[in-house]
Amino acid sequence: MTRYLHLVPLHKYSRFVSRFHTNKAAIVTKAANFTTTAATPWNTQLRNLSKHGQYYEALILYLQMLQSGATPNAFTFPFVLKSSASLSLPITGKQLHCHVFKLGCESEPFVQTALISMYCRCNLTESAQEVFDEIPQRSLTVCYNALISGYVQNCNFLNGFSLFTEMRQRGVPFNAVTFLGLVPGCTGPQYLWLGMSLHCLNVKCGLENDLTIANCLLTMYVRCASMELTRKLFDHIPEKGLITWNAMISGYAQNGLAAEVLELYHEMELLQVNPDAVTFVGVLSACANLGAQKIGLEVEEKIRSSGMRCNVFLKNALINMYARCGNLVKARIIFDEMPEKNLVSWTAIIGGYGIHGFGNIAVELFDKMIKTGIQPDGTVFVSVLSACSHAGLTKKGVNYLDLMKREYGLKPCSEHYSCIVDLLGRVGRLEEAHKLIESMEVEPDGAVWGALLGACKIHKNVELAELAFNKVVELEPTNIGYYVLLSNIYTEANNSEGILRVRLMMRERKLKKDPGYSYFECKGKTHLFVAGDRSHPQTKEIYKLLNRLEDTASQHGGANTNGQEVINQEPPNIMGVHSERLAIAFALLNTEIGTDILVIKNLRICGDCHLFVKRVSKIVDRLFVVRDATRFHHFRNGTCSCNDYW
DNA sequence: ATAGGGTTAG
Repeated sequence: MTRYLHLVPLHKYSRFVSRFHTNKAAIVTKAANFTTTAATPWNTQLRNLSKHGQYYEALILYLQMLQSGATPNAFTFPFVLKSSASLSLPITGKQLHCHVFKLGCESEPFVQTALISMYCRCNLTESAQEVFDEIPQRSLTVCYNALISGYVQNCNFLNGFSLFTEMRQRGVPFNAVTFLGLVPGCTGPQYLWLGMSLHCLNVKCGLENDLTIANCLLTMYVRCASMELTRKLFDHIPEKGLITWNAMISGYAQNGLAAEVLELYHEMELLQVNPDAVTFVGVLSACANLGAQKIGLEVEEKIRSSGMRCNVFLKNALINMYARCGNLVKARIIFDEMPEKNLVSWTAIIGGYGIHGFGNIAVELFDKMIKTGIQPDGTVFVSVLSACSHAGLTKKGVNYLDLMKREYGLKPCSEHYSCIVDLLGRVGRLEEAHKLIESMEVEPDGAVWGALLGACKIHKNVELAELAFNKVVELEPTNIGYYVLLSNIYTEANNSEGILRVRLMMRERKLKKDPGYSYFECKGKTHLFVAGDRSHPQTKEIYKLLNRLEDTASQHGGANTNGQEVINQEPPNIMGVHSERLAIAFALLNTEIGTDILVIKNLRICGDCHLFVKRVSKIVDRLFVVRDATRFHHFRNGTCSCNDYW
């Protein structure tokens, strides 16, 4: 029996064991005192450990079992295989497979299935397939189920699906678990029709009342980006469980439908369905997208009062919510107090500082994160690069792109390049930015060319702007913002022919300027304005204040991003007074000094309003403008810390 | 006694 001893090096696990509760360790010790060589008492202990997720302990117990001279049997292996699978220990798993052979347990169906599952969970689907192929009577539904879900979880949906087809051809009965393994493989719009046919099959088999399957299908529709079908299914589920609600809420949140999230959350409250951590994560994500700090605060209070243990997911969601709503102090406190921060926590706080113009802090935190030994990924690089671009840290940003490629072997995608283009473009290195786009190893998307177009506006380069515009409308022909941007570039260049050409193009393509809106959250109520709005009860005062502001502001003059005088006036909105101006005036009328944040949506459409904001912030010392979630403007106390035109 | 499954963040 001593030959088994090198199966799992004991010292490797002892440090994990010491981290567990002492009473759990006591089970191990107690078991180690067995003098019997019979397998049964060991198996019982193994079952207890694996049932409670004590996988390391289970493996150690198995070692002790071998040491004591007991011989494992067919009942032993499923528990230990599950343990090595859960811990993703392929070497241990393979050694266990050898033991299975040595002890002649390889033809036990339960062991075979456990082996397939173990290999799949260690990302060794080929080995799993080998085990599967060795099974003579391949009629076992569970073996198929294990391998199908294994393929799906290893991102090989097509193999999983063809196994399902084989199963049906052979007449092997499938069941609910087959669906649960297969359906999550439909992870994109291209699989929607397959997912729908599985849904139909599921109804045909009379499994439609299985709540677990319904939840699974719901998530499938979310992943296929079909929120209408998701909602339709949701409405048809008669007795929804908490997971059903959570799947719907996080589905909306993941697809950016923040208003729907809050509506659903409210409905949950009315029906007195008790939310859990997963629910709150979705709701907080919606608050972050809307900049709705008030609701976020309520949610935090609710979490506290419910005595819920705040897990990492929830803490990260809170950090993200506060950071995006502009409350960096609160976000930082939560971040600092986290005993174990993960990559997402760092990304959230770095991104928070970045979008509010505190590029230096963001960069500092990023470097600290690297020192902590956390391996960065593409997303955290997006955060730090955009932080650099918002704060004008050109050199740092370029260095990070290099670091990302060289040190970490990460392939930059369009998002990274658009940050760098923005960065170079803003300081006037337009040609360099253009060359970078041409040299990209991935196809540039609209945002990349859009960043160049925006930079062309700042530096009044009409020629390059036309080039960028032609590229960008090819990629995003219906994005009105780009037409407006080019039109504004022509306006500044006094090129009336160009303006006409853009207008004509918009008319030909039947593009109408989206009614931009701005809103301001005040005393728990959201006040929404559209351009030329006169429906608000305070309309009179708002317009009066606006006139006064315009007068004072024009006396103060303005400066463009190079510090030169702005010669031309902002083009008036054809719809009337810009919605941003109305919201700003309303906010100034109704807020206390220094306490409120004004959230402006859709500045992208009439970006020229920022000149107004800039001028106003020179004469009003409490203006703090946060733009929508993707790109924020930051002006404070009259100093513009961000030259962002977009 | 033993195998296969649904919801969470940047």
